[in-house]
Order: sequence, then C-alpha cells, then structure tokens
Amino acid sequence: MSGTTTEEPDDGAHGLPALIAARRAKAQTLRQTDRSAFPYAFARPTPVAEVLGAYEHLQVGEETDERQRVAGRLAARRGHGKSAFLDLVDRTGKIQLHARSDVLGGEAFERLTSLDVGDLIGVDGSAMRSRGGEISLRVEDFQVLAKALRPPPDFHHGLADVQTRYRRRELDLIANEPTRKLFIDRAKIISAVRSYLDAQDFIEVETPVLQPLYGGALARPFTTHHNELDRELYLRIATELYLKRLIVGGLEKVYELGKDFRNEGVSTKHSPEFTMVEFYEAYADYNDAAQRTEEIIRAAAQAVQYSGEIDFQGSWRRVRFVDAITEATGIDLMAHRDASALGREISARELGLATDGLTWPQMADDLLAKFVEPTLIQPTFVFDYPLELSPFAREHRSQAGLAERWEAFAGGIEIANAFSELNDPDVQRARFEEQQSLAAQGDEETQPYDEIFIEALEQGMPPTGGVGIGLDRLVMLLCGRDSIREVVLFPAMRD
RNA sequence: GGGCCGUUAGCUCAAUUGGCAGAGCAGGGGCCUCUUAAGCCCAAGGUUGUUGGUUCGAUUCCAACACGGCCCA
Repeated sequence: MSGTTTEEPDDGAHGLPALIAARRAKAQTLRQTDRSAFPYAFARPTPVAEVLGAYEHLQVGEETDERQRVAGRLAARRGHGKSAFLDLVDRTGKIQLHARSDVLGGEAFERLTSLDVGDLIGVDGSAMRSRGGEISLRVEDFQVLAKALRPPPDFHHGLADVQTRYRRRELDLIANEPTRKLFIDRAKIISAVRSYLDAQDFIEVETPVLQPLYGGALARPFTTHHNELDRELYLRIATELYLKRLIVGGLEKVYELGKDFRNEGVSTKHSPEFTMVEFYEAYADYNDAAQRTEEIIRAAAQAVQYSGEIDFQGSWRRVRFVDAITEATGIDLMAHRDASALGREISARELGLATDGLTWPQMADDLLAKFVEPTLIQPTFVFDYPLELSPFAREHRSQAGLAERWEAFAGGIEIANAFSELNDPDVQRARFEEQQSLAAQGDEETQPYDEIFIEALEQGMPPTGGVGIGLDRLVMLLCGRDSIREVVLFPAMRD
C-alpha cells in the first residue's frame, strides 16, 4: 500500500475539523465546476406531502412521466454503484429519490452521489412507485441549493441531547421530525386563538413592552434603561392595565397576544419570557369570560386535532375555590379566616405545609397549589378566589371576602386567569394602597401604585370581563409536552 | 436553595471488581442499477465536561466547579 494512496492529504485534522474540511473541499469543487452551484432561488417547488398525496394510486413498480419539483435537505443516501436512492426532507415530509446513471449521465450522477447528507438540493423528477412500494421521484435534473459545511445530527437516531436540542434548536428541527411538527402545531394553536377573537370582533392591539410602571400581575419585573430619556423602564409582566385603558377608551373588545416577562425562577412550567393572550370584553363578567375561554381552547384543540386524555370539547367542570380546598384537605377556609387560625388548622391536619410567617391568602394559595391543582386533570374552572389574592378583580357580588375571579386548570397546571374587572376607581385606589403596605413589609411581588390607571378608571370603565391565557402552557397540554422549554423555540439557558 | 441522575468520536450508544476506551451511523478509499437504519471490503477518527485528589495505574473511586435533566422547597 505504501505510496499508492494519494486520495487525501493528511493534514493531521481529525474529528469534526476533518469532516468540515472535507465538506468545504467539496464546496470549493462545486464553485469551480458549476457556476450555478449556489443559486439565488429555486422556483416554486411542490411540498413533499403534496407530491406523496398525488400519487397514492400508483401500483408497485409503476412509473409515470409526470414531472414534479421538490426542494429540501438530503437526509440519507443508499448507493448501488450506477444507481442510488436518496431521501429528501422538507417541512412537510420525506420523499425518496431514485438516481440512475443512465438517466442523468455519468457526470451528473457522480455529482449527485458525491453530495453529503445535510446538503440542500432541488430536484425535478418523474413520479413512480418503487418495487419496494415507496412513492419516489426518478431524478431527471437537480441543483445544489446550498452546501452544508457541518455534518447534520444523525437522521435516524435523531438528536437526543436535551441541552443541544435547546441551545441549537435548528439542529433539533433538522433531525427530529416530532420537533418540526410541534412548532408547526404551536403556530396552528396561536393562529386558532387569533382567528376566534378576530371572528368575535375583538380588536388586536399592541401596547408597550417597555413600561414606566409594571402592573397587572403579582411578579417581579426585568428592568432596563432608556439612554435618551435617561430613565429606568420595566419589561411588562402583563398587558392588563393598558388593555383596560383601551376599554375605557371605548374599543369595547380588545386583545393582545405577545410576550410577557417575569424575573423569577425557571422551571418546567415557568419561563422568564412567555407568551400570553389577554382579552377584555366590555359589558361582560367572569362567567362570560369562562364561556369564551372554553370556546377558544376548544378551537385550539381542534386546530391540532388533539386526541389526548383531556376532554376539551365538553363543558368544563366548575368548582368554588373554598369547596375545592375542603374536598382536598377537609379544611373550611371561611371558618378559619385569619392567618393564625388557618395555620393551626393546617398544622392540626398534618398536611406537611409550612405556615410560619405566611399570610392567610398565601396559605390559601399554597393549599390550592399543593392539594388541588395537581388533581385537576380534566379542564376545570376554580371560581371565587380570596379577595386578597386579586387586586384587580371585583369583589364577589354576593359573598364578602371573595373576588369574582377564576383560574382554569388542565393536566394539573394553571392555564388561564380571569376576573370581573374592578372598575370602581376608589376601590382600586384602596387596593393599590394595600399593595403599597405589603411592599413596605417586604413583599417583592406587589403592585406599584399606578395613578394614570386610576385616572383612567375615573373616566368610567364599563363592566368588563378579562382573561389571560398562557399560550406556552396551552401548547404543552395540546402537544403532550411536560416542559415549557420543549415548546419554546429558544429557551433561556445559562452561559 | 436541597436531593438524585447525567456529561465518552460529528450523531446515537457501550466499556466486567480500577488494568491498552469499543461499536453502529456519518465522513475517507474501493465494489455494487430497486434500496429504505441498503450491503460488502479497507483505512482513519478520542484532552472520556473542567480542575484537583487517592492509586503503580482512573472513563471507572473521592472532592470542588460548570452545564443539563428529574424531584422537592
């Protein structure tokens, strides 16, 4: 063998650098031998799924002279000397290509079979069904559309490393068909939500992401700085207060769909930036809001043909907050209406829940989160929250100390939150003052006093029902994922 | 913040009580005109996450750290 192998100059490169060098050398050859090796466009390819659908009728071994044009990424190659099978993948599916030296000519055949898995190509070929029974295209002409200089992840095993899948989502999308489907389904869900609201005459609006004051939820904000104005600004934690000002303004039915930001811990259910839709309807209350929420989520489930264990099509269960806690723990919240009484009751029942230093509403919230929420698999509205947990909700029309607020749960997680919106400016002012007092006691998740919002309410806001739906969590449920990072394209990661 | 688990070739995964780190795919050189995880032959490919420690010898045992996953708070 000595002196007979000259095929590859050994520059000492191994591993990934060698793989890249080999591909770059091929790219260089393409540039030198084919002036159109890196074209600017490839006119109107047909989606693979459409081609496959059009030739279901072909018999095994049947060939046609109907030319089809497809474009996509080379996913596999099975060479047979003077012929070869290749798999081409686009957004809609995978189609097999059959290349024959006698059809293409030796030079083109050689050029095609020397491509690498991962390269992007465009193909014109005639439809056929192979002897193996697979609908295929016999390649008659092809064009390299872009050379891949880095090797793709293994197309058969997919990309398994979770960290790489999140940090390099493009590789996840290339290698894992379920990931492609997930994000296409996510788009269908978002689109279904918009379509519902548009069809019901809600107006889509855009309110500030950078806000002088944050509000509308109990959460810590991100802060940033505007150089020209030389002032601190907050990234919004909710769109609530601006949307209600638009209700004051007479837009009557408005919605905003977009990102909110909360400077809190990350978990499988929490992301520092997340997608929320909030919609507000004048002259409606939280009962109307519940009905709309059922309808929206029903439409979203239908959009992705959801067929899991959760029944989104029927009418959702409704349970009162205090009843849900009594059912789960035996505790009668209303009979223990202060922190020390409830703390004693929780301790007496040995629920394993810490109570030291917690306020009554915090304990009530903890009881729901720990003993009720995980059991709510089928869609459920939990109605009538303690007033203290709901600074923007009206007090219940017949039950003192409770708010006209519900949260919706499914699959054991919270997916939506709604109120009969508080529209009495003097009561709202008092609620802000309570929040300020809590902040003074060290609570970091309180509402800053928003005088402009109060003045807006003083102009008169009609009775209004408002809802916020966490769309990432909705996607999780409808697409069967158990982590929010799975349904966000580029989740936040440590450096 | 705490506990448990993980990190080995471009990708997917092995490695016995601590004893020369292996395979499939991809990539390179050949053969092959219906395969589909194509097949066959040949050659090549590794700072075993990082830094220390124990040891004659560490992917393996210990510690710290980094990143990630799961559970708990």
